Amino acid sequence: MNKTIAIVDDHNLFAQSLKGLVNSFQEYEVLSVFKNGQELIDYFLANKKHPDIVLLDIRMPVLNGIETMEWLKDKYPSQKVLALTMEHEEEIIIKMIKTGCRGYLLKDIEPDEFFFALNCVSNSGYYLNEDFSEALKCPKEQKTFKNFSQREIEFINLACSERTYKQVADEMNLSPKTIDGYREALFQKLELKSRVGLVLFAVKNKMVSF
Amino acid sequence: MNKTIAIVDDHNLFAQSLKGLVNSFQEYEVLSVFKNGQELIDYFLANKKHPDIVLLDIRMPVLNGIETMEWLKDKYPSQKVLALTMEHEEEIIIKMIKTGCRGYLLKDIEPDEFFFALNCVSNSGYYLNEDFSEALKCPKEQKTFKNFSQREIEFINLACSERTYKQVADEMNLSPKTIDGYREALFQKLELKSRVGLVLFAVKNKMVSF
DNA sequence: ATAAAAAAGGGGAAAAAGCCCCTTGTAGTC
DNA sequence: GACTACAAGGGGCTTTTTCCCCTTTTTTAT
Repeated sequence: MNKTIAIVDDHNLFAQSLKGLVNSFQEYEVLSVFKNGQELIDYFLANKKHPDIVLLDIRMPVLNGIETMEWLKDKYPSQKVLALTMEHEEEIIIKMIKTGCRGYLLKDIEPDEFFFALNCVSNSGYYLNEDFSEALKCPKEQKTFKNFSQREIEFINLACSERTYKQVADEMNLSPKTIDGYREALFQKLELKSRVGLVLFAVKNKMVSF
Repeated sequence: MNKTIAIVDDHNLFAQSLKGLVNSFQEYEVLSVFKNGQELIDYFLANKKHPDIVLLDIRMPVLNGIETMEWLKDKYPSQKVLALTMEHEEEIIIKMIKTGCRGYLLKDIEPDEFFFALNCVSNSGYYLNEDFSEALKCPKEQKTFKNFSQREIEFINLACSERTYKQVADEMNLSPKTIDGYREALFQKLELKSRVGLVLFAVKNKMVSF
């Protein structure tokens, strides 16, 4: 079965030549070519079949690459996306990678390298070339631990399970109403809207183990 | 011209079998096998011809992987190095990558994946597999060992957010009742008791990104 | 010692989640 | 044509969660 690719790029000449290039290579097939991010979104909403890989130009009118990427990440987090750029734009590229795209390509890439990148993304999930290593050199992992009390941490851990609050209360030897108090306090402190939000927070901050 | 590889590993059995594997594959050739980092350094100092790729075991006596890596980076910054580990050791792996190695491999890797990694490093310079995405906080590959339909996957992703089912239904252009159907089906299939359970399942199975 | 703040408990109501059993339409298969 | 699988939608109900505003008790800091 062929892998399919969507191209999002407002430079029609480039997009079309890329399409020709891809279609001359039997393993891949261009599913669609879009002029901007909005067109891609419309397509995703209207069609069930989505491309294996999206080639996404970063600089575009209407809906730029980052915005499009954010939408895709929200709605289809597993969608594989390769960013396309004209030149090195380090900060944007880092942002794209952090938003979840699987690599980026310069538009003057050699065909060989281009197909190699497709294979990388398709197989291992990521294609990161040397320039990106620069981005890796800046460590910015910092745990912004809000100061939770011991009791709160216990509560969070128990809330990250298939327990009702009543059961959590029992385990902590507290009244359900007290648990409700913990919940409210945490929701406010962390700007949460629901218990799912609390679980996601705990996961993101590695407060729970799996 | 063949690409050459040096293997640095104190587990002789593994190093020798790797050597056999590599030499059976015509494109690559094993230049040397070393028992520890010091031996590699001695070789580099004594010989002009250096391998294209160094496979470097992280846990070693005398001079471990990180120390060896630091030396290589200092003296031969362009040397391509792939780290080898027995298990996932996230922090060390990140450190290796930051020190400049081009990726890492688990020792129980499949031969296909192994050669793919060699090609990645040889061509684009980097091979980064799924586990490394942890460090980048990028979305993970979906492991669909349970066969979920496309629609179910969408539902799961949307359910892993602070959305009510009503909002999920809106996003998917479905009636809340249909969503209720998805929920029930999944709960039964996965033996879940609550939405939190579903979120935890998705997290454990890396179906959602953070 | 005393004031402040954190922890614990509560009433009552609305919203959301969860449950069981049911119908319709569509697509594929035999 | 009959059979199966499945996606979509629904009625009616219970339980759980969420919210807002409140009191009492215990700790902590000045």
